[in-house]
Amino acid sequence: MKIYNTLSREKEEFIPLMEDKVRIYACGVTVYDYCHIGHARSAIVFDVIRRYLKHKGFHVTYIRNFTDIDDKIINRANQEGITWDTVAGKYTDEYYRDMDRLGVGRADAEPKATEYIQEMIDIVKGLVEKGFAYEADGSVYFSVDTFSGYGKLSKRDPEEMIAGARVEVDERKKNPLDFALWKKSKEGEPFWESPWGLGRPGWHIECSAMSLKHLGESFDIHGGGADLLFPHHENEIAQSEAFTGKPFARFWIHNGFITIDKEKMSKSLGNFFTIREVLDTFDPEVIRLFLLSTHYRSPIEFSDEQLHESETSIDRYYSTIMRINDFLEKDYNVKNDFSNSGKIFKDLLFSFRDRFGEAMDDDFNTALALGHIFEIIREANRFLDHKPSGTKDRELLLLTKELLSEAGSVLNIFDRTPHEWYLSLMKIKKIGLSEQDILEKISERQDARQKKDWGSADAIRKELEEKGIILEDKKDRTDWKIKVG
RNA sequence: GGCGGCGUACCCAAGUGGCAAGGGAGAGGUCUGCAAAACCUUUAUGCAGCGGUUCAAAUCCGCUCGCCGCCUCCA
Repeated sequence: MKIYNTLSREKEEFIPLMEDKVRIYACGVTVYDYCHIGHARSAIVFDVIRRYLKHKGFHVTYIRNFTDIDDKIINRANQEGITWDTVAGKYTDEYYRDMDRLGVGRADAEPKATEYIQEMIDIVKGLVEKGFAYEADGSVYFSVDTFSGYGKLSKRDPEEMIAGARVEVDERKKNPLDFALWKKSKEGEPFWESPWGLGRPGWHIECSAMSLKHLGESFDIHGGGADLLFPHHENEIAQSEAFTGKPFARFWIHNGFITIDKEKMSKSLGNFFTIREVLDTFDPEVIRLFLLSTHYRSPIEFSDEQLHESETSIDRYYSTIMRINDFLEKDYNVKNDFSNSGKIFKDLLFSFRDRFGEAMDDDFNTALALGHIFEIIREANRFLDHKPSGTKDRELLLLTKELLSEAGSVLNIFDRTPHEWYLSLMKIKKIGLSEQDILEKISERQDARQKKDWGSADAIRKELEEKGIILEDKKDRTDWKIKVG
């Protein structure tokens, strides 16, 4: 399998450092506010990467951290007149609420920066002793000049960066690119004791400390949003490799941004939607499908229209499952051969696992994988149109369900029954009726239909349709669905 | 200014040397009491533009145009 490695800017064959074990560290969030849909993308991308590697049989250790001490948290606490750890605690809880709803699994460990203060201090101390860092006025800085590989991830030349005017000038730094490993705490700020006095950790050092602790000096995959590439990940490499003398992460994976009007969604631009806002109008599965229908490295333009299309796609899956279920419920005559259309469908179905795997093996190409999934859905419908019959045909449709659900489990979609899907839509779309109400209307309409009173029957259907409920007449009954798109 | 990415149909989107996936929208049709769903047909001799390399280019190279990102906190 191939993974695009930011370090080489190429797709590389992925071979874990330890036989069948894969160790992944992904940068999580700073818990100072509700998460927006961009955070959801990153979380879902790495969730799928982890699920797929497991699916392939790797033993995966996945670590995702929380930054729970930081300027933004402190500012927020000051604004609201509460303590910094109350802020961090609150938004950690909110983060879990959003992620649970989105079907993002918990990592194997979810360390918080403040639980690793001692480990961070040990690394900083080591870096000072080895001459990679220096103390200045109670703070400790990493000396970029001492680390020859500085810039290898972001492909930047330190000399040229200094020329760029946007690097903040700090008198205490030997080189403007030097970054804080340990920050002296100001009056009223949270602090921990250290060999350099009272202070708190710099931002980058936490990931070095926590990955070292949980995954060791060298591990397989380090990931995060593309905006972390520089300076965060560049600095992590410098600190970690200077400290251990060993290569840090083998593969660097960066997910692309979500855009609004082609511009990056971000807190500072104010053009963001929180996860919970989007969850108000769309089912979590719809959001997952939307985010996975574009390759993880490409930007995704956030739009209502696209979300509606994803909703239609998910509905297409559940409608097809309903059709298959209807077919499987029926009596069948025992016949052991495939029908003609069965033979054609069989070939496509039997090759599905390979094609799905091929797509995912190619740098987690979920968009292509979904293409294969929807091809199966189309062909299954076509097969059903051709009046399948007999045991062999039945088996094909059972296999269809199995394959779709297996592929879905990697993406963590398709895990409900059609009925559950429609009940969820009923809530989200605020249909004013209960299922009981709908069933009563249906039965009322059935009576009218028996009497061939088409006028009344159509009136009931129209009435329901105006409320967002679609009726589907079948041979022996009428099913209801929620209108999508 | 430095570095990087992107531009594929009406819309979204895969495709990195060999017949342009998949979905949505539109139009027409089959099925149906009528619908819905589903299926079928239809929509790029064409991949921002112009050159070049090659038997062969969306794909490789060069230039041009347009959009975006990073270089400061960011998923």
